[in-house]
Amino acid sequence: MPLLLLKDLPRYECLLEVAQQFPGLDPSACEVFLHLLRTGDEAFRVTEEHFHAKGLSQGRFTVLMLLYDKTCGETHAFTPAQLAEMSGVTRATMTGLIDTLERDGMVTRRPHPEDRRQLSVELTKKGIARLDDLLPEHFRRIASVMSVLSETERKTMVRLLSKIAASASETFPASVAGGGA
Amino acid sequence: MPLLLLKDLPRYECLLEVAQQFPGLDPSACEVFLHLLRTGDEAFRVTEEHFHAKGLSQGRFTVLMLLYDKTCGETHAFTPAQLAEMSGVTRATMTGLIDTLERDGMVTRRPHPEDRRQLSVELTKKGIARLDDLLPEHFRRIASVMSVLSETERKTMVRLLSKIAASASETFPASVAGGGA
DNA sequence: CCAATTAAGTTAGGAGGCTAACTATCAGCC
DNA sequence: GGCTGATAGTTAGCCTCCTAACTTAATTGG
Repeated sequence: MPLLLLKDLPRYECLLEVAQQFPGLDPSACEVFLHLLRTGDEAFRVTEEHFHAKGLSQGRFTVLMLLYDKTCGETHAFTPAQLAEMSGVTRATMTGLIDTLERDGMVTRRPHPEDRRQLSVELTKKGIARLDDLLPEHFRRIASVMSVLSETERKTMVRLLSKIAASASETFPASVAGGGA
Repeated sequence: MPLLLLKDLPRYECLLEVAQQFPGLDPSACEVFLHLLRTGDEAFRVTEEHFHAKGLSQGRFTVLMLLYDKTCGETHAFTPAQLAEMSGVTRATMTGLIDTLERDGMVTRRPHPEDRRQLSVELTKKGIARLDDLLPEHFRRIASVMSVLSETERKTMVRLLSKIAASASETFPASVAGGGA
């Protein structure tokens, strides 16, 4: 659980109170912001706890999913740099993720036939089996958490979340890794 | 930036495709879920980058804010255990946060007069000054990111986010640290 | 009144992020 | 054909979070 958040969000009345001391404070904006962080953290926790129980983490899961292509019955092969780019982490971080995954037998590093600088990362049978074991419950959890929203509410959420994400990445572009959306 | 996420979210059509392989996969639920994680991460990044520029982190900022009470003109005093409980981190993590904050002169540890097991953590003048320096821009960033939403949209967001958070913490209660609504 | 339990805080060790620096390889260009 | 620069991957060091074990102090109960 990566985010550290106030367990009990500031009450709205409290925000209004503080707003008197800080002219720049927009109470309803802060309220949305805090709820967004808190709910994002809760959602993250729901899947992360499941990953952890299966010996994975969000990062390792993302790597496995990138290599996984159920529809083709095949597995993709990517270089560490490609995986890092698609995952949104640095190449150094990807080295660590692949180290752990390879140690646990989920993926293999194979040399690239033409460019000896590059490696090809591929899922092993064990990695595929781990995903097949994990995914049903993973999707069940997501469906369960979101079951409280109607289809209309889901559309609304996606629309508003997209507006916020676009606003954030345009107004405050990520310093290094791409924040394009 | 704690969360690792796909840089480019899976397209909705792609989700529909995969859904054929996984009967339990609810495409619109996954779509909301992915957008929620992604937008939460973007929002987190916007303030975290600012904290970092001011020599703080989300965790240390939360501690300072818990000790800060602008309206009273006073600072609160809490024990590390209270701060950990309010922040939603373990006592061990709080020890580390207070270590760093004390090293940087933002807070002080003082012995509790009656119970020698306990400590009292208080803001220093320097800590207050750091917050006074940081908060205007902090609130400006939040207001700026949320400026793309109308007041009606903000109310909608808070309502829907609350539903999701409640659903998550009820259906999948946090394993150790409290997940109370 | 002293042993056992509980509680507060710290320490030790692990995982996963990051940046910066390093090594090996490839590509370009006189 | 051998510099020069760019690219792929790794390594080293730092930070923040975690769990588990430990130390010290307070409480409880025979």
